[in-house]
Amino acid sequence: MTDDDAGPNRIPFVPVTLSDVAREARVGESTASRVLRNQGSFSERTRSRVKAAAERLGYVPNRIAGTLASTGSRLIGIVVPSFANIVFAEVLRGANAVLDDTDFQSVIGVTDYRQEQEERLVSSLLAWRPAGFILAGLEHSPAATTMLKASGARIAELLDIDGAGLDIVVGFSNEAAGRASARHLVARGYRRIGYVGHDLDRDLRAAKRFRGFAQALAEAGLSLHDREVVGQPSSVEAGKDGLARLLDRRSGLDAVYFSNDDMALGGYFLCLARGLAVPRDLALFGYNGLDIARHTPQPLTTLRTPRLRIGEIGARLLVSGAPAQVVDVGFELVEGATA
Amino acid sequence: MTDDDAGPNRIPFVPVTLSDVAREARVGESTASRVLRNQGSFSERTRSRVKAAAERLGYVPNRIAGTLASTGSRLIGIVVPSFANIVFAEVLRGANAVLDDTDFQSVIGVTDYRQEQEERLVSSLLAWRPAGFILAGLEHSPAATTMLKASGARIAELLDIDGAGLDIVVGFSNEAAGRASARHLVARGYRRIGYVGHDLDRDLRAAKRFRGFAQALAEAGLSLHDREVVGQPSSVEAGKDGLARLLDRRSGLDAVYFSNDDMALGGYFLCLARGLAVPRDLALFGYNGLDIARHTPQPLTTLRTPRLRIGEIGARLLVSGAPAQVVDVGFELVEGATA
DNA sequence: GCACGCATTGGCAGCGCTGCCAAATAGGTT
DNA sequence: AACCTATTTGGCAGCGCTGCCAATGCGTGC
Repeated sequence: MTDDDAGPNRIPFVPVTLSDVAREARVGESTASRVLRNQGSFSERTRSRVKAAAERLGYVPNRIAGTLASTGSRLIGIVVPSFANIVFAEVLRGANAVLDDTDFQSVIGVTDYRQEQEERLVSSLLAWRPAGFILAGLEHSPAATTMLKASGARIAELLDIDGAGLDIVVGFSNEAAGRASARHLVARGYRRIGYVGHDLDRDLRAAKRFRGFAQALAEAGLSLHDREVVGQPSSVEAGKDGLARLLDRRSGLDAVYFSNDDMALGGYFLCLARGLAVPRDLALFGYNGLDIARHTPQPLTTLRTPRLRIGEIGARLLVSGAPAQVVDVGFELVEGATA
Repeated sequence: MTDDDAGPNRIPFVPVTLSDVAREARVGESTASRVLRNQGSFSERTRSRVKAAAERLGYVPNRIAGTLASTGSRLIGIVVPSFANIVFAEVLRGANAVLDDTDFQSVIGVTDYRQEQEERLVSSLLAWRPAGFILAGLEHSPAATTMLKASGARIAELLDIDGAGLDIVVGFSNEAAGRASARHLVARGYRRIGYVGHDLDRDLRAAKRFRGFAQALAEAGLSLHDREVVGQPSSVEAGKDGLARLLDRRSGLDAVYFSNDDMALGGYFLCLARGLAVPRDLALFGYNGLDIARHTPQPLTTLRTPRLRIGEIGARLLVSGAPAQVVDVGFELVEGATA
């Protein structure tokens, strides 16, 4: 009388196999297979019989078996640092849009910005024998690099081109992005420039931007007035607190460069709360064109990167068997009202 | 002399199989298999030899073959409307955190809030014979429902409990969330209340919140003063524009309920830009505890839901083989400074 | 010394599908 | 009618692994 012990009531699952379909359609297995994959030749009469039989039985092809039997898989392993960061969300969206139009499927893993986690993910995704990998950035652990190279899978590394790639690389120069930001501030006449950043050990691309930024300042004969780096992931709160500490410590700042728009937004809110006029009292410069930052009372001055396109291009090159290459998609400086 | 015609130079990929490992370790295949899965019994001597052989050869078990040979797969199909929405990103993060500690792997699909896309995804994920599915909400197309039921997979539907679930349901009542929001505004003395919402045909949970909101107003003897529903996905811009239209059309509003925090933030920025004092001139109420909205000069009054926990609980129940059940995780009204 | 139980091991038949090849059929041609 | 080619079809061996079962070895108790 007890039937509530393990899961809901459900009809015992009886899988329908290709041979069931073949029998139902009164054809051989391989014929049924050819029809269902629409490959090779078969008569119209056969086609309709097999299709009808498959329909009638509710046949769902088993990709596991299919992949095992054929040589290459139709899986793409995707490894990103985070879902929450809009950058990766959009890259994923772009990649997915492309993969949706093919018969590739993506298997996704999230590293939380930890390289050892990336390594774990690569090795466990490898167990599915993916045809390709999509990764963020160019920096991977030696073990991960070795595994990737040995896997025979194609690899697309996205969002950064400052360094050596393994195969396909799609992105832009983070160092150049940092330099462009510094040059903008300098051209606008700012001289006492600070930096508020996050966790540069983890976010290596942010570190590259900072390097480029500092370098361009030096080229202009300036140096960073002060910096405040919080040891946590980027967030609005971290930006707010970081700027607060910077302002409390150092006077005379006329502009601040933030490691990204989340941080910059926090800074902007702090200015609003403290009654500082932006950009007269303090100019703010962000990075990455966060949607929200375009609609604040004063749109944020920032640098926008074509994240969606990066995902699209990466995925397309990967599945189309294009040769190894580096694609620089560039970036765009957005002149808002804050710098 | 041409070797740059198809992808990077790479050693021809020679996969290492279990039988290679077995031969190298001078044991039988099944013994090697038992050691590598740490299952069944074997001597310490055998263990170390097999491990060493696997290590030496760089063996990566083939999950495709393993899954085919054993009965059940270790895959979980996850289908969410969007990556960009922080809600789903956090649910995913929670689910992934749990799955990472098991040997389940997730295969993710994104519907873009389109039910027909959900159906396509369910059917193509089914080809991987997943052990479980994680879905957003309770509303699915009839075909998708049929497929899911017939698949034999466990199913977790997240983020909503207003309706009938298929198996495991983890979330909260969106209608109750709407009611709680209305009661708060009424208790605070607001009487001329408006609504600014997005694409309710697509976002069915937002529609449920609106229903609950309107219902609670009615119970208090009030009715909605006016509403503005934009026919697009939620965004800061949509909230800003929506509120602008509402204000330009209707005077005397004292509070506005937004379909979520993105929208509300847009509304807040509009008030800042127009010099409206919040909440004196206009009170604002959001939904979903967007991180950013806690750090605006005035924190947004909103309703927070435990998204991470929802993902965690859903995944945990799914993989632990728990019986079908509904888990109400509730929500929390966050009294900010805007209502 | 022999039977018994337990731990350990290897052989082998599939899992459901695809790829290869040979067989069967169809459609002309002389 | 015999012959040839092109199309269509079915049989069957794997893909790499797991699950089952039988075989082996070893320590115990009588």
